[in-house]
Amino acid sequence: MTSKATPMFEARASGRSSLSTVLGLIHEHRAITRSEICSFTGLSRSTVAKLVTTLVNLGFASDTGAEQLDRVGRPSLGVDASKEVLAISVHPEVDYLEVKAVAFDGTIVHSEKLLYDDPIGQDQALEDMVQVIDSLVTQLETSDTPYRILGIGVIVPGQINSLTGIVRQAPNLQWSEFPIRDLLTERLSMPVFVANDASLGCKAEMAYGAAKGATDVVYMHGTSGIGGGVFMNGTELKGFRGYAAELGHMRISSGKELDYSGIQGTLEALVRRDDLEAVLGLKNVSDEDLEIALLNNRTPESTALARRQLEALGIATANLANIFNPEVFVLAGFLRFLYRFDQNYFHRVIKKHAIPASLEGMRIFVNELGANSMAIGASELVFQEAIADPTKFATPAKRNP
Amino acid sequence: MTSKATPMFEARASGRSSLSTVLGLIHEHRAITRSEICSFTGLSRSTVAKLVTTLVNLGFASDTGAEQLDRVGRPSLGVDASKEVLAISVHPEVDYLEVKAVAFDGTIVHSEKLLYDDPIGQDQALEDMVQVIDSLVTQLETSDTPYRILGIGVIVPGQINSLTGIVRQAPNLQWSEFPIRDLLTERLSMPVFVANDASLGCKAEMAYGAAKGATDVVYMHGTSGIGGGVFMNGTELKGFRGYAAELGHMRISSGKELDYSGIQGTLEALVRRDDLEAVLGLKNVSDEDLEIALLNNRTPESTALARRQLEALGIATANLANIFNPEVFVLAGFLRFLYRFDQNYFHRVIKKHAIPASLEGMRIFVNELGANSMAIGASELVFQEAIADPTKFATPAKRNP
DNA sequence: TTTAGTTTGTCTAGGTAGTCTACAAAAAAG
DNA sequence: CTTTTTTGTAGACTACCTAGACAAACTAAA
Repeated sequence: MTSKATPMFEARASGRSSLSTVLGLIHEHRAITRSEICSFTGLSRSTVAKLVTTLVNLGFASDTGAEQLDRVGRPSLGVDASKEVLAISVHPEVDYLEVKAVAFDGTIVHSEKLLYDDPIGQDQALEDMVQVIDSLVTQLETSDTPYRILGIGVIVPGQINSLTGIVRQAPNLQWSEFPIRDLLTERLSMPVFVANDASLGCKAEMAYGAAKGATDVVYMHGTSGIGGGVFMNGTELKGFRGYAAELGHMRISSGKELDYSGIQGTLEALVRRDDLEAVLGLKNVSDEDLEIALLNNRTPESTALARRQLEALGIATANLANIFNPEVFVLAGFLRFLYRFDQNYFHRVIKKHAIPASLEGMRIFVNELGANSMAIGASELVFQEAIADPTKFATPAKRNP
Repeated sequence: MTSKATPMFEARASGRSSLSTVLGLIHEHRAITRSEICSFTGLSRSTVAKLVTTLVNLGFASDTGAEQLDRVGRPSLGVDASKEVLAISVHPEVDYLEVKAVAFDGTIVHSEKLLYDDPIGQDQALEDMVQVIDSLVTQLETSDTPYRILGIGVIVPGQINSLTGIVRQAPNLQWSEFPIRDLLTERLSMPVFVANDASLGCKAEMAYGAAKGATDVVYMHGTSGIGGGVFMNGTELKGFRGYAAELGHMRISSGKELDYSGIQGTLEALVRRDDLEAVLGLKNVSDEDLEIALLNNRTPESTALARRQLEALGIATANLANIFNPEVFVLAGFLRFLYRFDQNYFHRVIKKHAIPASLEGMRIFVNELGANSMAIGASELVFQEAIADPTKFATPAKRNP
């Protein structure tokens, strides 16, 4: 314990710098006035002026003229989030690869989807990702708008070690021990960030969707399995290695049903999209079609099944309410319309199994953001990094002066 | 959204000031050298010198001479945490009221226990607390050592709203909707902080016990019920209203056993201290006696029961491992010797019910801190507040000059 | 014993990031 | 056209920290 070690933590300017705070506000609001920044941050007008000009110089924001009328006093100058600063989101799934480009002001600049007939392995997936991103990058960089790509956000439907960026296990994709972050960083020579799909969905819903403004959120996402994302006090629950929030594997029953990991009586074993499809005589239909079928063609069998699933989901939700005491609970994927099938019943189950105090003030929502939710979450992954240290992501030399 | 609102967050000096950081280090290490502070914080020697002298002037630390020899170079000056700065911990339970005084360097300066024959109500408990603390305060303030009491930390075995300081429900004590923080603050005219017992036990174990150095910790404490404390990424899991970490009420079985809240198949309903006492033919014995009896007088019945309880505890632990991916899992109270009864079996159950990734690197410990653990946690509650803003807790006018 | 090397304390100058004050500018209201 | 309100801007100032020079206190080797 002698001298000259690397400091355990940054003592000075610990937490965020003011530059970060202001850039974060601009990003969150997309458009904001200088005086609003003053009141939000408590910074003085002089400081805000200085910070905004440096952010404009760094290319993250643009100064707009004085807007908003009908109020006494000199109108405040506006600041807009840049439309030219981009993050690229990549979403590999069993039967497709989706790539989008999201601007710093939240607009989706580009979107493409590569469909697969047969599942491809992780090596082929890497090749495809590299190729699609590479061509997208050149396309964007040679366009009329002087786009600036800050990095890549990868949406992975599986467990990710947040420190190493290695995909530990992605059952759908049949990936395992796949060091995707480092491989992509090397091939693309660009900052790459990787996160779990449900965690990104939660992040997006908190930033711009159903859980906007909430700090304590539990999010559950039903696709084939059930993924979870949890944010407590505004920060993501990652755990020691980053595998936290595996909510689907919670055991809630003594039953012998197995989930895909071979564990008995878990939420994932009891609440299954396949079973819902089967009881309706469907197979491999889209969420939209399944929702319509479930909600409109109610049979005794489908009702019984949906109720059984809702009971399991309700018990899990009650457990999570006791464990996390969240402000908002978000249901996404097929859980969204399972909930809508009979939300009163769902609420009754929760009430039966949770401590009253845990439920006080807790609100349950379905996800609001649609198809772009995860892409927005992935872009946040990149943008938050830039916001944390704006000077590090300064504009490179302008091309074609 | 017009101007002059109170700022959403402090933009400047966001996070901790360096003064806090250094004071935190001194408190954590009890004794530390200036050069160690430099290497831990990354601050320059000049800055550390200034900060330490202000902390000494504020009365939180004392300068000691150069110590430690047998190393090359000029020996660094030592700094000791004050032995005169105190926090008082108060622990009301069914049959006793325990009050301790903990110094800033961790030593227990005073300890007393008031025993009750019959459970007293919340109003009488308040009176007793006020009286005991008042006389302790005058006793300490008239002693030879110039003690300085920073505040009171109350250990409550029940649910607490962390914002309002109201005890929502404390089933053992039969308290409910008891605004203990404000009542005590008013009567004692001193800062009062209130927290759940298990949360404080966890805090203490993380600071100085089994979970020292870990940032992601799940703690379970078995008394009559089962309480929980969770810290993720170094900060406490509080949830929206502060009721989070009610781990005992997690439903893990379809059985019909009821816990004391009338909920079926929960951990608390399946793992009961009463049942362990009963199977050994005991009643109302101390933890020490129960531990000896359980571990040394193994009968087929007690083994079967302990195994059943260990299975339930293991399933709950597996769930919590999947949910939190903790680094350290701490078992306290009677769970400590339930675990010791057959820890191999416990590990097997966990392995069966958790995802392998969640368990990687996870360590399971029993609590290390003994009878003083919660008092230390309660003192941390007070001290952390002082550490966050040392100037606010400056020495008042010295008495008897 | 002397000398060199190492590590720390202290002092001074300087930088950075913010504040505070004064004043000008731009709007609404009279 | 003046007053009131609110904002932008510029300059002086402050708190907090760093960097570098130098002295002090130790070990180790000559």
